[in-house]
Amino acid sequence: MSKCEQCIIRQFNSLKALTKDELLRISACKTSRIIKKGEVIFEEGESLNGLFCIKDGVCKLTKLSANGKDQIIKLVEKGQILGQRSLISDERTNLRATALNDMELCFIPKAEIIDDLKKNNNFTMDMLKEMADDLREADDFIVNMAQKSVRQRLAEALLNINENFGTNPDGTLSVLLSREDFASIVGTATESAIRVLSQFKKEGLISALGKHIKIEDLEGLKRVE
Amino acid sequence: MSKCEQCIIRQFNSLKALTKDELLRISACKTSRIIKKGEVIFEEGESLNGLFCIKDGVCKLTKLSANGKDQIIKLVEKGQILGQRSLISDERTNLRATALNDMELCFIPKAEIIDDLKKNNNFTMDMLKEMADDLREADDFIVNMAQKSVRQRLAEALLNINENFGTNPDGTLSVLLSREDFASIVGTATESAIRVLSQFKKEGLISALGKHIKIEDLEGLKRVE
DNA sequence: ATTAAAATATGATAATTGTCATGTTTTAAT
DNA sequence: ATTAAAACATGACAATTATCATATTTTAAT
Repeated sequence: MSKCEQCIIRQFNSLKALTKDELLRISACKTSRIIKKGEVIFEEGESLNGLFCIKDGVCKLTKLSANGKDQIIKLVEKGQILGQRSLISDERTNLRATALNDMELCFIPKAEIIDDLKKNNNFTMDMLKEMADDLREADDFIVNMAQKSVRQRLAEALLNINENFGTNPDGTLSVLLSREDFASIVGTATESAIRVLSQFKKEGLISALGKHIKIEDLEGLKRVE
Repeated sequence: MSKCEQCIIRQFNSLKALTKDELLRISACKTSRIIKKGEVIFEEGESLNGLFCIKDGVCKLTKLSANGKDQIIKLVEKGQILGQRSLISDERTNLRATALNDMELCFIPKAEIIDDLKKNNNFTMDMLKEMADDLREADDFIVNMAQKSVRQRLAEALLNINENFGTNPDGTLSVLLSREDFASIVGTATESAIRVLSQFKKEGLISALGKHIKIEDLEGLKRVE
């Protein structure tokens, strides 16, 4: 199995703060997992017993609401870590993680990470910083949800996906989402999401061939009211 | 000026993880501030240069949305800390803090706290835990905003305030909020918040004399659809 | 105590969004 | 290649929520 020390992925998350020795220990106890598109990585309410480091692929973090609909809280991609919150709070997960495409994950057992958190303050501080960033993002998300129309929220969702996950060579968004997923990001009915996307298409803001969506007028999308 | 070491407030937040020596140092450099009801403690986008520890009173954390309306993200009370997120990210604040009643605050300069974070891992871990909890709360908030009706959100807001901030001897909620504040918590128009509260009153779920609101039927409020 | 300003209340109406029905297209399994 | 299932699309209508207008009550300043 490959060594964490040589893994480029590590540079993009808190694990970069670990020392060589710590990385060697983690390499020795980590396990690797392949997850197929659509598969659930962990369920809401599950005990994780460790962290996942995403080596490849993208997944969605969702929470089931009382009315039975899933809400997408966040999309997480290659280089990022899953399960920090439950690890730190020592609680079951509050979200479900589902693969949006085929994924490769490394699993690091809880005991090792906790040990590092206690001994390596740089690591703890780095994780604290990441969590502080997540919290700011969550604040922004709350305001968007509370104060903007479905049309505005969907425009923002497209812009965010474009900004954070980039595009394929043909200009289409690299993350493929169903209309239901879009609805689940902006918190609306699937039909409403479909209607707004169709409208964006008519207005020339985007083009769409099935799930392959391309932003045609970035500035126009930003101006959506 | 009173000593942090003897301050009971400290028991309720991360500062409890500090050592006696650290507390003495903080006592020596902290300043105290009295804030009147309605006054702004800090603005969105301000540089804080430290932490506030709330000795008494309650404040709201709001974020201005693009449409010009304020969204209340969180209510924070006696015993809690303000400014952790911007301290840790070393960024300007993303929220404005406004006193909801007369408050007493202690201000601890950034340099002291950063020093403690670097040296005392228990303190860092404790702060990390608090932030992880905040993040879970934010996730729940997002789902509520995205998936529930104004009526449901307002019912939940009342239940949360009742649970987290308690009641006066006469049974009224101890935190006094204007109808506009309620609207700003659930993300709706002030008129809508007023209408729903009037409806709750008619249905006997609450009674209200101006801002003094009393939950009359807790179970009923929980059942609101 | 008086008075202006702010907060609360309610009606009327418009705009947004959800739900249900139904048809078409795409996808995936055999 | 065929076919069943899932995803996408759109119309019709209902429900929810926002906006505007206006009145009343409460609050705070003089």
